[in-house]
Amino acid sequence: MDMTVKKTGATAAWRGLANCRGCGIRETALFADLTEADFGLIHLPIDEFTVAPGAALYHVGDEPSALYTVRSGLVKLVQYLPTGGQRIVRLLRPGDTAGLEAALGEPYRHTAVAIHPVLTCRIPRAVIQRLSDETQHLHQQLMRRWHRAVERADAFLVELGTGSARARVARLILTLADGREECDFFGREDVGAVLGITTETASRVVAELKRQDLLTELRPNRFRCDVAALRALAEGP
Amino acid sequence: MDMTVKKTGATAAWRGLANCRGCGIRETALFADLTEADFGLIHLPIDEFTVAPGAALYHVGDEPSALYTVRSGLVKLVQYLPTGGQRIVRLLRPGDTAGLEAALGEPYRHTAVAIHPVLTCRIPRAVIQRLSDETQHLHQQLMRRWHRAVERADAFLVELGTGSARARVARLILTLADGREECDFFGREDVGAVLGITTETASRVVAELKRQDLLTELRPNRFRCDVAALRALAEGP
DNA sequence: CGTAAATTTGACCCCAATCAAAGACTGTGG
DNA sequence: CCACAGTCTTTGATTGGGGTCAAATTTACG
Repeated sequence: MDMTVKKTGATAAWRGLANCRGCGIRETALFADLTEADFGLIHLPIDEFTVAPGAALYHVGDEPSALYTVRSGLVKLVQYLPTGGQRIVRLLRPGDTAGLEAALGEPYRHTAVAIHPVLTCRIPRAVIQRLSDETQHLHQQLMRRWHRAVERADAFLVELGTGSARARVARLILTLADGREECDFFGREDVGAVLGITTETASRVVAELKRQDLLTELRPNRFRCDVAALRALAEGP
Repeated sequence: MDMTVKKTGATAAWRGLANCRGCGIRETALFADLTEADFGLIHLPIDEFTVAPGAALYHVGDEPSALYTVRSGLVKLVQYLPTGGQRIVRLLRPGDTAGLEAALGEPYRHTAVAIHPVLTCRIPRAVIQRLSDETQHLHQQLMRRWHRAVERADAFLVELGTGSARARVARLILTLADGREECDFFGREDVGAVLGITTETASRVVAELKRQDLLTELRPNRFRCDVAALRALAEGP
């Protein structure tokens, strides 16, 4: 159980300046209901990045200079245990925000690492503060983000921290699939860190689900899943 | 494992109208940095209640008509599992706020139940909204509350959801003691629901700690605790 | 093609869940 | 004041799930 942030191709690539007005996920994004006038208040550049799996958006304790909206991919928020281990406390998906605490000037409480390839917008703290002072819209949005963060945190505790290992894995997959039949999965070590079980147990359970045809591996870590059967597992033991 | 909200003397007693200006915990409370002018904006009454152990401040799904600041005592936020069981997702202490989601008009996500006798102020949603429109101060405070809620949630996951039963109990006690030597404890069933272990295991561990003199029961559920020894337990197995 | 990393599987054992029952405590009514 | 019922805590006996240590196998990558 080492798992400092991986080194393998751990790169972040600048992709250009974001055009918020025309952003494809505007409805779900932080700047959702800004008015045209509000956009005039953004003077600092908002950079658009791609982040490779294993690379970090920011580290715990970093200078909280910006927050990040996830536009595509999957991000894990990691906290380190006194014992040296790590625990994943949340998974962020498109539309979610990483590093909200930066808007309050608080130090980052987690390390944010890409699990899947991630496309993200980096919004400097100064932009948030300027907008916060000038427009109510952003207040609302920020508050909603916090609300969602708490809901996610509670769901982690209740859904992923309760029941047998099999049930937890089933619930995790259902969460990732989000109703769809196919879903992208990730490394067993991360699965364990999310569910509070060991890497070996995570592997055992996933392997067994594959054998029972509840999961079909289309390509490495891309699964087609038997939603109905998994839902049954998710409740019982 | 029944545990609907208890009936035993489950009463909430009205205690009077709160005088926010002179509130003893103003510095830590939601209305911390309101100006004298801001107070003029409060037109609805803010009621002060005492809530007996086992009684609820509000229930999941209730009309979100108000939020509550905890002035003294201990409150648990409960979520119910599909299996009928329950899980405590957070413990609120003096200075904390219950039902923050009401400020957003969202339905309550938990049931809030007093564990120790609680003194609380009920702040109607309308008051929050009026103040939110008029003053920046409250925005700041609300945001801080959300931030704190997320931190607590994460701490629950990392500190109380990891390690052996002994370690979890030790960490819970240290959290409750908050540096002091003495602390109030509570029922084993709740201890189990906080830590994700069974009532029996909770009891066994607590009983053993008492035998080993790491805990001394001054009176029912009031402990004097060996902080150093507990800290050692909290890390090890 | 060869080395390193990740996944899978095996064997063993221990912690905590489970089922069950015996004390301790609280409040009630006789 | 005491007896009794109900609840909570404690303890016991048993079992199974998952942790741990270790090795085999597959996958990824230079």
